[in-house]
Amino acid sequence: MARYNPKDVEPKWRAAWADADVFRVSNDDPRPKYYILEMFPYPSGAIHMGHVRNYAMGDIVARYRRARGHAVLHPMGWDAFGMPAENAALERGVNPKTWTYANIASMREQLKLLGLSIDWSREFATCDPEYYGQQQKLFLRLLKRGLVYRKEATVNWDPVDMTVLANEQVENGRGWRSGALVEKKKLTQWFLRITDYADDLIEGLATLDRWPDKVRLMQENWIGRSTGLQFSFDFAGVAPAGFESGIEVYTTRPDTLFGASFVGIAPDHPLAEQLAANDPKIVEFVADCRRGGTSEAEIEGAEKLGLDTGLRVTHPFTPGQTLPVWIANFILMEYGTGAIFGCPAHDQRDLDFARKYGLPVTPVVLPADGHPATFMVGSEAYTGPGRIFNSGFMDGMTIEQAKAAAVTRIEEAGKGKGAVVYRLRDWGISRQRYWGCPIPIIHCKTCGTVPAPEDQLPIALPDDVSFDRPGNPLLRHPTWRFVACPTCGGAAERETDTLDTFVDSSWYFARFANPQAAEPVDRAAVDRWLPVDQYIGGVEHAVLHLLYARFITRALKDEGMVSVAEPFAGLFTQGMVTHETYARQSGEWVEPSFIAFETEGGIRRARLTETGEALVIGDIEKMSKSKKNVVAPEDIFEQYGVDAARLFVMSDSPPERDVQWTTGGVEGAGRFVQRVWNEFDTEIQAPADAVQDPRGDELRRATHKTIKAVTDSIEQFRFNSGIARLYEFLNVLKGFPANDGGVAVARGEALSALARLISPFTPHLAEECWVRMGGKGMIVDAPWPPFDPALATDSELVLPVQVNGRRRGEIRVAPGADEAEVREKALADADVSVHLEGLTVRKVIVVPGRIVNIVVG
RNA sequence: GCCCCAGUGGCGAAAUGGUAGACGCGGCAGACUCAAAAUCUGCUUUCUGCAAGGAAGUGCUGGUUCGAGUCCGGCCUGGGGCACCA
Repeated sequence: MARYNPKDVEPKWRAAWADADVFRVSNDDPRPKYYILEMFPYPSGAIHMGHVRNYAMGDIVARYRRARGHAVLHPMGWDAFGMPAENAALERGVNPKTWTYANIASMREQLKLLGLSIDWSREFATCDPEYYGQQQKLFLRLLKRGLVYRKEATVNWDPVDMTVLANEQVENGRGWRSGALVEKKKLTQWFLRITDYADDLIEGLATLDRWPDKVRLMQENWIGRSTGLQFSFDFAGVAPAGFESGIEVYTTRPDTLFGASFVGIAPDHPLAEQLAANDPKIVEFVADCRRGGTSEAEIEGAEKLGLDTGLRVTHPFTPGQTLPVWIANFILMEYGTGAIFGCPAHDQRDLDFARKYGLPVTPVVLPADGHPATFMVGSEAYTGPGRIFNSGFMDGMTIEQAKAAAVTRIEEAGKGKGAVVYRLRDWGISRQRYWGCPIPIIHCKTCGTVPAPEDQLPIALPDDVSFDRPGNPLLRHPTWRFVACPTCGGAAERETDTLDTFVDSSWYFARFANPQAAEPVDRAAVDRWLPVDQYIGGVEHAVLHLLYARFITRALKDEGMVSVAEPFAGLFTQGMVTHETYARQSGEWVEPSFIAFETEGGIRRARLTETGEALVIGDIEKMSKSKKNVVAPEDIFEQYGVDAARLFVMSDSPPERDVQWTTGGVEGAGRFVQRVWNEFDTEIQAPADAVQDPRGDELRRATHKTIKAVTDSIEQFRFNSGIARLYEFLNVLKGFPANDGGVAVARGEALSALARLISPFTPHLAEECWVRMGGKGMIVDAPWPPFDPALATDSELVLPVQVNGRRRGEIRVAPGADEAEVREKALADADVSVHLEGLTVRKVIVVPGRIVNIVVG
């Protein structure tokens, strides 16, 4: 029996698919469309096991949909702008463009090894001028729509990458890419009005029924909609210049207004800044506040700091009462109005502050559970439900009633109104970097900021740049910056900031519909393909890419460029590939390929192959170069074949969960490949004159059950279960050997089904098996096997029989047996009746096709 | 602190409220072999029993149900998200 050799077979089929161009899909294809997309990769230069899992998952779906008769759009591209290219330039002196395209070339070859059913004719990179030129056009359209604006703002500055970051790109006070502590800096920046779409983005979440709840929840929390009251406190006495209308505050608890004991403003509030001009104490205090870091630990332990400005405001409901105005370090200028009223009894931060500075604490919500009206707050603010008291006209109301009453009263007095506030901020898109899409704007001393004319696009990046100094080389370029103003013709300068790379990935899925279009998106093509039916990627983009893409798609819709508001109808977030870690006694990490394993008395040990030094087997963690717990996909392909690697990363865990890479596991997948192949061995044949016998029926039932189960598994993204069914089926098949003429026909059907069922998972193997069994054409063009529901059940059911919920015996019945018959059989069963002796049968529950439970007492 | 998710054999895991542990890994035993590798066959939750069988068992603890890994309440542990957001 010949062995299956993936090293010969796999390249052969990849070449055959490419030669026949089977995965190219036309926009005119009349079949129902299916758009499957995996998040496109950053071209780092090498693929890793995470890519293998991500793209194998998409490929399973793509190949399955093809077989089901869909016109499948399954494209690939490169998210090619970004910092690493500039870092390479800095460290190795290579040009970012050269570096990036070289990486793309090598990664393309590696990805092609995976045998993915991708339409490579649609490939593009976001750093192609043809792509970013269209993006510049798109930017200008959004500018015209009023969705782009420029303002000076306090921004997150990453001192290592020397650029600005959006709020979404700051994690625990650190840059998402560099890990550097983010600083606050005032800069003039370009912004996109994502907040205009805040409500719409929340409402849209409800329509995304094929998105994980987790991601929808994360987006909802990120947008952070809250309803409350925005109003002004009037100054008691003379108001500071410019603040004649008082201090504007925002609150979600207008019901606690009678418990207010101070008004607080942020250290960078305009009023604080104005007061500081004449008061060195305030200058010093504000500086103190800034000193506190932004890291998690520092915020956690930060003490409440405050300074009384000496100013007083009047309470809106009790005119005689005044409240002091404090500057407080825990108030954020970025949220609401940058000013609050403090109600210490019902807000923990206000309480901590009040206790420290001796401000009054007046409870106004009486807990519902029978507290006396003398209820007082100690060191813990009361935030639970109850009735309002100590509150004049609101006394006796519920919290909800009081909120409404307070809002009405303030609105009637013309002091403010009910307001909705979001945690979401506008998206800062300026980056002080070279390797990104140039912002198509020209700054003219006479005309101000002027959009670049469309016919001058693309505004291409210059290639002749130097990275001998930190900072943005576009700023230092001798000629690139200097242009004539498109309006007045005078001397002007280009904007040297480039767009955040998340802009690049916010519309690429629409470009795939027609990557050659003269407009950013080809409306007809996009209407043909969007929305993406199934999107697959990592959960780390839950509030980054996935929120931005939803926003941009809405903006494009309003601009009349696309028809859909939601770009991704279905989303699947896949788990990571993990691996054990190994370290020397010294703590130095060791690569798995240098290690020999042994098992002694059930304990696994690891040693350095070369020296025999004992190693420590550490935690199972995400594969990463820093921990050296990586296996190179190419080495695995070489050793076990691509199909085995694909099969293993899909088989061992549910796709949304992490999978642990193990050598044993991939060996098992390799064995499966070999065993499948053996079943298709043409050298072992049944004699031609063999006579059919009824055992074939049993095999046919197993075949149809397997088709049903595997189909369901793929539809429901339960690839691990589907693969388990295939293993099981193979075990069944071994009971009906090839040289047994009595089952030859049923076996032929079984093999035909098996080859097609494995084709999404192990496509090369499937093709080779298809040839061996004499299949017509290539299996990629073969239809998905249908199943006969009548055959997808057992010919005889084995029903367990319980007595009082304990399994006591089993009976055999025909699938459609009526209840009376089942009941009778169950009661008559010898194993069961032993347990019924001397007891009264009170009830017999028959669950058809499932179980019988006899209740006795 | 708030919100969300998950806890099942030695390990990865499977189970529309209906036989818990499918399938794979590992382990043990056997076949083949001079031997090893590869391959094949069987066993492999725990306790008890010669066996047939019996009992216990899905983090802990109550409950709903004829029946709970699955549903509900409380707790414990682990993971993720947000976090001085008014």
